[in-house]
Amino acid sequence: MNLFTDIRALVLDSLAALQAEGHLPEGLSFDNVTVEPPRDPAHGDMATNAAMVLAKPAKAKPRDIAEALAPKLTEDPRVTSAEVAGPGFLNLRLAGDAWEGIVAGVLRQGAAYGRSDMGAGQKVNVEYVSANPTGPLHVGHTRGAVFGDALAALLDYAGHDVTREYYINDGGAQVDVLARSVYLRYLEAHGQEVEFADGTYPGDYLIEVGQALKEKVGDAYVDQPEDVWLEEVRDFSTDAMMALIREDLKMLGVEMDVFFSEKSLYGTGLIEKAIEQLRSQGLIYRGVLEPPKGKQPEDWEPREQTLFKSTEHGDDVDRPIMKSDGAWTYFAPDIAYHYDKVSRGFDQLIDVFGADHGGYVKRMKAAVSALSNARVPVDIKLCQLVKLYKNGEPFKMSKRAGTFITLRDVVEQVGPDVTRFVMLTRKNDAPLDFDFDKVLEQSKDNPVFYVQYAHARVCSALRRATEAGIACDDATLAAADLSGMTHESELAVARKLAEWPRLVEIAARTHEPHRVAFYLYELASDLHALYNRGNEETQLRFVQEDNPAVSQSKLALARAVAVVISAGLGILGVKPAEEMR
RNA sequence: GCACCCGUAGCUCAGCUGGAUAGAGCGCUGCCCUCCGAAGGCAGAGGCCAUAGGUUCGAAUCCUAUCGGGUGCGCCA
Repeated sequence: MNLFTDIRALVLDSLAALQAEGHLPEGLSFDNVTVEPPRDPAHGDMATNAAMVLAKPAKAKPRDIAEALAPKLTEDPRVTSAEVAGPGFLNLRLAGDAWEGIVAGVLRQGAAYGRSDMGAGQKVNVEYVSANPTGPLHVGHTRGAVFGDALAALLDYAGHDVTREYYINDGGAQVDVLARSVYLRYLEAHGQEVEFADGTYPGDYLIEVGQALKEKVGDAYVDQPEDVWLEEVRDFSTDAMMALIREDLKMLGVEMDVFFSEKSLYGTGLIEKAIEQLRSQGLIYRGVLEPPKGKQPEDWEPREQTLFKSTEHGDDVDRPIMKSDGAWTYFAPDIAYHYDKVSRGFDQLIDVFGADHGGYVKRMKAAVSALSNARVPVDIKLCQLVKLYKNGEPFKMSKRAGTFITLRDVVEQVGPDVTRFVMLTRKNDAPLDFDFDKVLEQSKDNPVFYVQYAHARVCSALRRATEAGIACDDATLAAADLSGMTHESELAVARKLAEWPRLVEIAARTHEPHRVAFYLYELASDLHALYNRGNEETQLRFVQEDNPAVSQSKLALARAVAVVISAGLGILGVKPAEEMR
């Protein structure tokens, strides 16, 4: 149910009628015709730009088209007036029962109100977090985790078939470093004095892994050369780290559908197969890269290497896929991994990376473009840094000083709901300030609280109504007589509710879940305004104990707000509050 | 040097496939609790949408250039 698409359909029908009557030429494209909420409510309920976008192709004046279109639209009982305004806008006013229908529809459909079928038949893969399995998740990962998870939920809500996926980087040199670090902790567990040289991970979180290794293998690896233990310690350690990471994700409420191991690509011919696919298109060659201008690495010397001709698919320079020792670069397994995703039949890929991987975007897009013959689009969303604050003071992180903030630290201090909501109150490509004190503050400048408060207020009103003996289950409220819903504050809320399905589609199309968070704030604001209006104009109050019928009609609107807030928070992965404490 | 992201109120930020008089919170000024939860609400002040061109009936939005900030740039992932 989407009032905007309904009315847009009406506009298109009316335009077609004008064509049939010869008022408009045939063969016009209506793609750019929109129906949207006007900026100023005084302009009406909806506005269409039809006359303006069609003026040029139809070789007519916008106002003439608008004046021909207006009477067609008012023939429909839903449209009470259509006025030409400004340069050629057509402002529409809708019959009051349009809003009544929205409220009743929300109550009947519950969380399903706002669901869209725009993604029907679309298989989408969302890859996020994908942190190296070398330690616990930190705040930066947290943002990517929340963003990816909300985006996945949003796309699901918009009708896509979504797979949530984590790529485990367990095939590179960093897991050897992990293994050596765990080995040191293992020796320590056997009572040896050890020293953590540069290029090892000194974190305390490996102590128990070293001890666990000791329990598993006893002293079998003590004073043994690396080639005896490296492989097994590596597997043991990455398994332990992934178990840790899964726990972290669980605390945040993130659940993946697929964990894909980089290591599984080695020795199975998958990398070779992907590269062969590129080679067959003439995109693999031996060559020498130019040094980057202006940067001047000290030890630069021209070197022949195996390159992927990514410039054929929009990259700036070709990229090496093999090191001089014959091993693959990190890029090669990534190519194979994305080839695998393409092979699994996804219609669309989304990668969520940290902003420090910005330089990686073009080559990845080039690879997917080549591997899928440009069939599968890949959108790479970069999440900017999170700046931590405590009491307004910047909070510096240092691994050495032990002030390193992990996902676990954040969730334990402020809870998963606050963490998730706050992480989504900023666009993904804008830096985010996270103040441990402010996010827990109970005031209107804390959007988490503000939205939760609106929901709790409605719950509170429903509780009071129930105590007063007024029936207020959803079925009863959906059947309430809403003809008294005429106050501007009430209509503002109803109009905002009508925007929800439209907002879902915009947010899903642009891959921007933060829009949901901002919408919920606005909806909450409209509800608070209406509620306070009831202080002076008592006929607007949600609960009027001497008048059950009126109470039910007021509660219907309030409850509809709670339903949409609940659905929106559901997308963000936040639990709505029944009461504030 | 090149690529990508960003530049909107004093501060932190929204702004729909280009739409009407550019919005919100904080801060500032003044109001509203014998009144459904004041943890709220109402009203006011505050803007050259970085700058200069261009496209268009129409530009914060698209294009080009410049300035300013961030990120990255061959055998690390």
